[in-house]
Amino acid sequence: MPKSLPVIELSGPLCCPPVAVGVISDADALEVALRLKALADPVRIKLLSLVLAAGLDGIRNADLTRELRVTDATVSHHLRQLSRAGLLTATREGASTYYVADRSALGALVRVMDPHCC
Amino acid sequence: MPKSLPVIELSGPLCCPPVAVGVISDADALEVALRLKALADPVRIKLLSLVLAAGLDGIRNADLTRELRVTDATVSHHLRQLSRAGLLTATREGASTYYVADRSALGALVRVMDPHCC
DNA sequence: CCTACTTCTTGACATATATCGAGGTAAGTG
DNA sequence: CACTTACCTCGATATATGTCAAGAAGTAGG
Repeated sequence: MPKSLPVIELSGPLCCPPVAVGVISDADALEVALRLKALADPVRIKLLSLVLAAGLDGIRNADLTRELRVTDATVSHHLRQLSRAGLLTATREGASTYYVADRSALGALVRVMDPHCC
Repeated sequence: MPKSLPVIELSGPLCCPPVAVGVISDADALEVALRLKALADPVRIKLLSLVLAAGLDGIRNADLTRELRVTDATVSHHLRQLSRAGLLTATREGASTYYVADRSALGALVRVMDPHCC
């Protein structure tokens, strides 16, 4: 893979025409791909599902670690991927960090990929 | 990454409850993640977009290669990923292979990830 | 048969990444 | 202050993957 992917700010909202409407630009393809990559891991899918289920109260690293067969360091790593993609928001409260899912960010990504959008 | 992902048949239809409805099972998380992985690459997003735009007539490797800055071998590699995930169907006609997007497969994947599904 | 075209395969290579253990920092508790 | 809990960071390691060059294999047209 001699061609390395550029680092791009993803925490902002995704906004580009759906793939089914016309041929996507290279820049938009990259933005979409990076966000999908943040989601394309079984542990992260499970994490997102757990965070979604926790609702607006949020959920902590330790609680998530208890549900999975990985260490807290690994959970922290995955939570950072999801946060950097704008799919989660993290708010520190005392010793704990509470993670809440950003449904609108996930919704925007889903809409771009929807083949029946129009 | 000591824990390697198992190889799973993905060409069949994806069918599992949306992530927003409840906590997803480990097996379903794996299925979803593998399909997202097949999509999580800028070249593949662009390819899917081009194949979608080509409609039911399909489009050939050579035509796709002309639109991208990669070799035909790389395009072939990516087309196989997409096909193995059930997102494309390939039909050989003489010397050429025509690729057509499977909108229902893409739609099923999108529905599972939709945070506003219900 | 010879040539051209299309696709796919293989092997090599560099990069990316998922995971863990160890340890550090900060907050809360007795 | 000591102890615990929660989270993160760092370094190491094994695996995964995107890319290309080279070439094989199939098809078509003289």
